[in-house]
Amino acid sequence: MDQKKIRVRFAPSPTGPLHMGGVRTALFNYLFARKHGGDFLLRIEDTDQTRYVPGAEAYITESLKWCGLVPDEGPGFGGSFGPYRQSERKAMYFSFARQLVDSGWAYYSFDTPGDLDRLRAEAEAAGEVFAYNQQTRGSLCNSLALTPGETEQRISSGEPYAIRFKMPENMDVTEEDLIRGSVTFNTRELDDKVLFKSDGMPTYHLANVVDDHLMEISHVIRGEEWLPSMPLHILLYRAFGWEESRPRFAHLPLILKPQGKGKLSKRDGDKMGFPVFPLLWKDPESGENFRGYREDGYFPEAFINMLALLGWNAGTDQEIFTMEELIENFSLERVVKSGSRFDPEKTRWFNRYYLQQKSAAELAALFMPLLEAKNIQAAPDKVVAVIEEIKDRCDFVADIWEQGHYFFEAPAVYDEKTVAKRWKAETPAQLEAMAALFETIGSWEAGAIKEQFSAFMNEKGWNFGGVMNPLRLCLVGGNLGPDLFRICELIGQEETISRIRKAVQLIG
RNA sequence: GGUCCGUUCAUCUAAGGGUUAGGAUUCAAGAUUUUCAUUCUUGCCAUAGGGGUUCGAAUCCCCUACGGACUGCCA
Repeated sequence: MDQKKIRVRFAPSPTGPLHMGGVRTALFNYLFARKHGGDFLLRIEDTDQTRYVPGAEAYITESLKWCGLVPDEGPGFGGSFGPYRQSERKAMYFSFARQLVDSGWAYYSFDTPGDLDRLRAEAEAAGEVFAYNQQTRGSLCNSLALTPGETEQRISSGEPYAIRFKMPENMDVTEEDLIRGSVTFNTRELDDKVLFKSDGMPTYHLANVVDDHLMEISHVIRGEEWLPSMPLHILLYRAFGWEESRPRFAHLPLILKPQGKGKLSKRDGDKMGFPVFPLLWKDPESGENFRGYREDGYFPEAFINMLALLGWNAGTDQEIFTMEELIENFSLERVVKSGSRFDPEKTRWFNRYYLQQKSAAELAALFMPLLEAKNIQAAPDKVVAVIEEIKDRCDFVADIWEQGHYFFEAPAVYDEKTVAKRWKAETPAQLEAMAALFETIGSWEAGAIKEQFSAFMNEKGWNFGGVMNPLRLCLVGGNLGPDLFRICELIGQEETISRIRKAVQLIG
């Protein structure tokens, strides 16, 4: 058996921003392609004109680029199997649908959406569920129930119609899913899906199968929500006579909400305080903003690493993977079958890990723009030195400010609890003495400051904690931060003294 | 309702008939830090329930329960 080239596709619909479940699907496709030296394509499934959202496709593309999942082929990425937008392939789908009608695998349906809505409503009122299937098609308005003459007449008179798949009766369709193993459906339970809509566009089912065939896709790796339509797709390949070359299927488990029931949805981010989208998304309709991992300060490598481990593992204790390591280790066999609850805490932990791996200089480059946005001028050397001191208390670049703002500006407020606990009657006098001492120090460097400080303290016989804690309060505004003398050194002699005197004055 | 898929610590997961059921996150405690955080150490915590098969079951089979997806001229 000759080995077909591995070709996989990520086929989102541009109906809104890509959410993290979609990114994970793209990631697994990408890893599978890279692992096997194959191609990763992006195909835009925009066959539903009513749901088209401007900007969604650009969002998808930008998200994939941010994540490092750059397609080998796709709109704007080149490739010889294009076009890669289904709307641009529109002209070819009808003949495929027509081919199925001619071969008896499909039929014309004249029932209007309104007719069907009514039937569904009636069935529901009767406590039943309406399905357009082998039981009901004989009594509905279609080319199976009508005479050939009537059908012909309706078509030539320009009556709109859809083309439906004629689901075979009582046939077992079994497929070896690459993740789930053998899955069997009986066609008796399946309905006659629309393949071609009355608006001249194919449905997902038709377009998907036709395009996967034409684009020579070898493996369809998609979300579990598609599992129920797998038998239809398999039958379509059979109906077209493409069974020999048809792709293999792998259905990925879903990503579930951190708490509560159901799969992760767009709104969960706002409700539970974490992004569900890779990038910030401004909804063009409502103007509403949805937060993104990028804007929330996550590194793409952390985001990808987290996503990769949501439903997959290498079979070892390794949890930190570069993209190269993911490619090397990836296999569909090691994808878990059950849905995974998303864990925002673990995601934060991954980000922390990647941040800690970066040098102070790298972080400084990322942090400088934040300082500039606050109109704070700081020497790059100082920023690097500050980050060196506080990096290990940060999970995000923005935490550098949270954890170290006092290196760049005098505290505006003093933590009340700390004041209550550390500020004693003798404190003002002691601090004033300290300010005076600091004025005499010639070499303003942590070691020297500490030496002078200690000598002075010993001479006075003061309690170290009794002075150091209030001193820290003056400089940082609270009971936190790295080594006190490093803080003194970094903020400078003049500023240190000025902050002491200011605090003494304000706190009293 | 129907069809299909699933079920190991709170969470992500390992263990593919024989392990004290392992790792990570979270949480808790101790050590370090004359502060806070970090770091380190330790700890807590799981095979949904019931039947089989077997010398032996988290692992294989059946039933139940629970969870999920789908059930559109959406994808």
